[in-house]
Amino acid sequence: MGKQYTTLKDVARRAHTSTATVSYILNGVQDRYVSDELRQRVLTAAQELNYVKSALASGLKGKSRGVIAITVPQFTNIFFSRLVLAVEQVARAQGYVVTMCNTFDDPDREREVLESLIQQRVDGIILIPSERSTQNYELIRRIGVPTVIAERPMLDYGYEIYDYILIDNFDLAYRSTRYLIEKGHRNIAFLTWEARVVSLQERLRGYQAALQEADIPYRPEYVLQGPLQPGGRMPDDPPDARYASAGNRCGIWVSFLCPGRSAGASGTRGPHSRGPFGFCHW
Amino acid sequence: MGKQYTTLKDVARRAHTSTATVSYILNGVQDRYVSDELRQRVLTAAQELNYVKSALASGLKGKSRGVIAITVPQFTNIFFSRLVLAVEQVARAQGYVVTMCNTFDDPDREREVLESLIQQRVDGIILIPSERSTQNYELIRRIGVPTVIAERPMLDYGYEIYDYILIDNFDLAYRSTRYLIEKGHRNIAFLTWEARVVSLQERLRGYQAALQEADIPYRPEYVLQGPLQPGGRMPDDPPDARYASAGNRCGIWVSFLCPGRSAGASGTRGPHSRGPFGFCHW
DNA sequence: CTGTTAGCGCGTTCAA
DNA sequence: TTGAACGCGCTAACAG
Repeated sequence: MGKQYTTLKDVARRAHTSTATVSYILNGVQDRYVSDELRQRVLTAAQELNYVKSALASGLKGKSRGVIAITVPQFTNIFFSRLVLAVEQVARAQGYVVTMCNTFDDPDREREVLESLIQQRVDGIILIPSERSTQNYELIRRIGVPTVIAERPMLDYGYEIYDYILIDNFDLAYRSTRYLIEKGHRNIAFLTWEARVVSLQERLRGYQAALQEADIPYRPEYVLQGPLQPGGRMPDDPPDARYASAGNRCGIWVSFLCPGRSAGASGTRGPHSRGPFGFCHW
Repeated sequence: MGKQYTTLKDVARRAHTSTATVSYILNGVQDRYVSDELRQRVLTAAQELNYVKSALASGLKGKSRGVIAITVPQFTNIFFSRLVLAVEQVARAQGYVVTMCNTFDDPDREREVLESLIQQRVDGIILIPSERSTQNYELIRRIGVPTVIAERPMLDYGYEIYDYILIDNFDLAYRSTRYLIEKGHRNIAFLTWEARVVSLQERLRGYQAALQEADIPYRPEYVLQGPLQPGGRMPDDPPDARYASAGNRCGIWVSFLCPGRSAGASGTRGPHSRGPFGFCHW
């Protein structure tokens, strides 16, 4: 329909009082005494007119907008969905709304997104950088929007400049691999995804480090690049070996082979993990 | 950080002109002549000050906010992720930002979400109703925010009141089942999910209708409720039959059994389908 | 102590 | 080209 929104003034008029009083009442301002009768009149009027205060007008006066944005490189990747979900829950508990935007891992797209978010004057941005993005972050820095970089490092900046939340991918892969080695495995596969993703490279390094430390030779054939399908094979597999499907969302699955038996698999441990080695972090 | 945002006034001051002129220039208003020299001065000033116009202030004056909201009942369900992704792409192409909010299929949560969206004065809402939500939509109707109900019907309202985008679940399941029957199958499984979801009930009805029409008795044991795991079994399965994993996101997979062989599976056809029967609409 | 007036913030737009 | 009013909620300051 698009009727006009009811304004404070409308409510004041109907309650035969001033906008100031209405504002005080509706915002429950303390140390401001209003007669019960008037308060009631105002509340009723607001109700009847379906008054909903505009966050726009509030925001103008330097008040927080109550909006946090998060930019995501891959919308339909469940890893990011979960991350966003977690963000949204915390934000909502604090009274914030979350806007999320997909950047498609495309720096140009990302810049567009950031610009529109700044136009919207969001209170803060949680930014999961697209791969190989570079100067986009100059923008947010010049403007000064509070921003946290999450999940992926930014290649061209030192860690001093921005606030980060990252996982130590190297260490996790290292420890995961070590765990398997300590269990007595020596044929350890590394299931991965696109090589250009920095966090995956880190994990590969961790994997290699653990192997080297145990004097297990690094065998490139054991590094399998996704998207992995069910039925994919490891080099020495017995014909009936079978892997869990990682779909197109495999990151690190440090798999171990027991020759002659089916393969098991285990992921890395991380903040989104469900118990040790039970989670695939892709 | 949080330096103040640069305002129109700042730009005007630096360019030694008025805010009006700056506004006109920056918005590229036609039929308004400005000397090239002044225009250049303004553009430069805006650049130097990192001016980004506030959508808030623009919005106050009745201008569109450039924000569309979509409420989603399940954030991490890839079906909805894809839907949101599609919405986001179209919206962005039109210059809109998309805000998405998770309602957790919880009517109370949904109401909170809707209220905050209205506060934010979003231009429009795409609403995927939570299951069993009822009076929440009175709100948006009273207020008059342009709204489209998507993907799920609202139980307590006739279709006349709101604008809908729905899939004909009955027909799709009916046709899918028929297709399998015409291929000569008679043992047709129906893999489904929570029974209270209306669209799944509709699909079950379509499935039953097709069976009945072909004089195939309806066998409740063939209706499998998810979450389905790989290795789940159909009643008459040979021991080596194997199903595709539907994870926790199975809706309708009309599976067919070829006794003595592994089972195949096919989904329903819908707007998000990738070709006939190639898509699982859960 | 209770309620009102008035002006701010910022981009838009009419009138001059 | 520009001054100034406007839209809407907030709030300091003032009046009753």
